[in-house]
Amino acid sequence: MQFQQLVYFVAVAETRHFTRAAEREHVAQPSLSQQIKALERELGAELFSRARGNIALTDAGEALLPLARRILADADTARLEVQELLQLRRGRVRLGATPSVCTGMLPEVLRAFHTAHPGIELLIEEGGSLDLVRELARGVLDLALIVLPLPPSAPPLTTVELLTEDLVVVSSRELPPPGGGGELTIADLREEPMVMFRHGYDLRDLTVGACRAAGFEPVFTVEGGEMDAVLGFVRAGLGVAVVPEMVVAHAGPGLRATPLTGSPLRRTIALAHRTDVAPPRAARELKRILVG
Amino acid sequence: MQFQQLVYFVAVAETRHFTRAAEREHVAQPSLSQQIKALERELGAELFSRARGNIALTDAGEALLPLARRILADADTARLEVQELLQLRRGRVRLGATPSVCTGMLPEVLRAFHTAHPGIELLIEEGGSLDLVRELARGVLDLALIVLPLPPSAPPLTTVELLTEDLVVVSSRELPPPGGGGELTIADLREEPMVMFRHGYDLRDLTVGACRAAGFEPVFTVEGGEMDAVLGFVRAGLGVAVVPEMVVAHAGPGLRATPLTGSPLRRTIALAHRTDVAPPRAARELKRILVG
DNA sequence: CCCTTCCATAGGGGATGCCTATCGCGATCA
DNA sequence: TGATCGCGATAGGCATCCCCTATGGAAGGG
Repeated sequence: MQFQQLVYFVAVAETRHFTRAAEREHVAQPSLSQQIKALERELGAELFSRARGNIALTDAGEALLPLARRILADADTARLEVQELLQLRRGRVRLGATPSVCTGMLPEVLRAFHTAHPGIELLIEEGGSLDLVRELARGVLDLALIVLPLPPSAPPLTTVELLTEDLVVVSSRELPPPGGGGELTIADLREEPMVMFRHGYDLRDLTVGACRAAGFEPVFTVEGGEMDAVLGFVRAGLGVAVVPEMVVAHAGPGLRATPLTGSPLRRTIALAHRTDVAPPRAARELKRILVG
Repeated sequence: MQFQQLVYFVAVAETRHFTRAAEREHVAQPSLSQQIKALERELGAELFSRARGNIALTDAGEALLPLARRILADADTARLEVQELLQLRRGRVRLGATPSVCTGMLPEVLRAFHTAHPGIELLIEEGGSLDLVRELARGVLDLALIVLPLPPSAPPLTTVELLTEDLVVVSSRELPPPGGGGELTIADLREEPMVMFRHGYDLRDLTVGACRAAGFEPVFTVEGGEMDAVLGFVRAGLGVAVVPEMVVAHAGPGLRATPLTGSPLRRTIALAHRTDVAPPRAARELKRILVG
């Protein structure tokens, strides 16, 4: 059974005429006759009763017609759906991002993407960089905005560096600035009780690692919150925190950002996806917007 | 798009493995690879992400898979349905028959046919021979048991003579036999008031024609009924009627059948179908049982 | 570092689809 | 009744396609 044969069969069934069906399908009449005959041979039954001037479906033809129509319609649908995916009229991107990116650069980028491709569904997964890498590997995410460097346990990922953020110490404007108002180094944080993110945030590992490298263990007054909660605790004067500079700009009043001098803390945000599977078309387009 | 390509596509999607899919489809691996590639070329999109040891569907592949499955299932269904028609496991016969045949030979034949092919729907159209011929021509009936000879207006029909019935004069046992108990000829009916069928019954034309040939116009006490009604009127003594011998045997008590001597009236029952269109398989089978 | 696994590519041979030309058969009409 | 027309079937040639075997090439595993 061939698609072409079904097309010809439906054409003859609808025109009740071999010659006119051949014209409609832009094919020579003998070709069409042959294909109908081949189909009849394969099915083992005549499909048309060829009475002179009155081509009619046999019962086998009647049985085949609705199925043939549905098969051809499904084939058209398949072609159409794939085209819509290609043309980004439909589709889905599952994007992971760290909280700071979500509140920082992402809204504007997603707005631009959605305007360009309103048919594409955008699913954002907010989480710590390590979680996101794991979810990329599991195939739950198409793309993720993660923090470099990748952990050693990371699967083969293709990464593109997007930006490097300086980390600053954020504190409440209600309290005196940390370090007494002068320059601030990591070592100065030894004296400052801190508000710390939950496990999974790369900022936690980064900060704790920097403190230990400076020779002390940081002291937490509160720990375990997400980004917004941590900033709220800082604003309430529970302690200081180390966050990306970009976050403070969006965090509203009541907070003070103090840069770190000496060996500045920074982190690099990169766009990552699995190396072994090409991301879907829509994800590639989002990557193009993010990187370009 | 080819059925074969969809088969291969589904096989790869299910095995996640080109080589094993090729084995499953009993085809060389390069052939399968080529067909998948051809399908991808036609659709303009990759269907699989060919990561080493981890073949996965792309989004285009995901979109295609359910449609491909349905298309292949429909194709199987089409083949199956046609086979069931061929094997008489399903189907329909629209059979026309005159009332006398319906009450006479038909029940036994239909019982045998239904036992042999319980999946075949039997639609019986009871009517006068002329009506049946018209309905054959219109394609409303597949087969009909009609009375020969065919009228001149008949379309091209293929007929097979089944049996020749003698016509008898039926009368009420409550009354003296027509013709005074001796032999009975058509001419004797000149004195007998008759009960006559409605127009359309070939028996009407046959009887009236015979009377006229004998030189008189028959007199009707009642006219217009179907077979059962006519027999009822005769039983009630309203007159005599000319009916097939076979009918009297099934008509119950109270009736007397008197054969016609001299030039006996008879009629020939034949099975007819259109010459220009082959009857459906199930109808041909019923014909085989009727004729054989 | 070699070997295995697995998909892609190359090239040849048989099958298949489409073409033009022609036949056969009813129907129509003079 | 014979010529013509309409329409589907058949015949034969040509291009294409599909499948085959052989081989390439890249990614893991021992």
